[in-house]
Amino acid sequence: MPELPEVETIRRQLAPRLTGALLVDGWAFASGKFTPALDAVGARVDGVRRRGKYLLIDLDRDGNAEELIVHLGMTGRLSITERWIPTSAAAPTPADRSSWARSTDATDRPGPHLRARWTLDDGRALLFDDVRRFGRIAVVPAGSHDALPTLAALGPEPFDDAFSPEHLRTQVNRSERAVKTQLLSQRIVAGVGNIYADEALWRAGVHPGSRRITRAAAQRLRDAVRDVLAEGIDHGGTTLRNYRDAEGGEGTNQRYLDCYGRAGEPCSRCATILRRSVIDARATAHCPRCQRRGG
DNA sequence: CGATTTCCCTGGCCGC
DNA sequence: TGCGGCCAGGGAAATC
Repeated sequence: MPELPEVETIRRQLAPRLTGALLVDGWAFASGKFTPALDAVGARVDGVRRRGKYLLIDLDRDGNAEELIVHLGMTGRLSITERWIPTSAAAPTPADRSSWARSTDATDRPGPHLRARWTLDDGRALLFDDVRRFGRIAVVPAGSHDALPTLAALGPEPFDDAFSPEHLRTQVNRSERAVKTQLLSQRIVAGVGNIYADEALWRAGVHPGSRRITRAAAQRLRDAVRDVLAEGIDHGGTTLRNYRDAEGGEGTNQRYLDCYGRAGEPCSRCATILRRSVIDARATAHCPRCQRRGG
């Protein structure tokens, strides 16, 4: 479940290794969510950026600026092989797998859920693996995000000045939706998913189901969102089940979670048992003592 | 047009 | 051991 800290970790790993590379070949799993990967072939990588949970790979195609956009969904992973052993020009075949299995370098062996591959001009390859196929790939003219409505309507980056307490308060209060739902909507602030939403609300002492927040609560919540995301980045992301960084490594932020996934356990601040609920079809944990409505 | 609901996906885990 | 049921859940399409 890559959220902003996980995507940012991957971005930092990919940027130096990908920038300047020419995408000379591609392969994609036969699904409209992944076949756009082929549209990137023939372009050169100018840089790797991030917006919210979206990875934006800047491309240059004969002077025209394009973007290769990758959303990792729930289980998406990106990695770079040190070398690619093409035994087939198209889909990975059993012969390919056999070849990878003989390799002594684990990075040369994609998993069984490869969804896209870009071969680089120096023989390496960028691989996109996604067990559950919630991920998505698109190639568009630079800045043209009409085909990705959530990206097109994305709120400010959490560390941008535009993500102010007043912005958060007025946006939350103009809707009747629960504050947690709105944090997850990507429209008020970009990049927050279920893990960091629960963590931020717990830290700020805001009930996840609140429909209205005060100025004081908005100030605390704005700061908490920034803090939990910054700490998540510092810890290389949260690995609970599937998340791995671009080098196959696990993050360590799961060691520092106070709220997410801890329903039934005592609150680390007041020892009250954290409560489980479902908000907008998302599993939610909160402390009934620290997080009061209207807080 | 904004809000709400449905659908997409598979692996791990649990109980019988 | 085998298997049905359930859970994880972000984003886009469909529907209200």
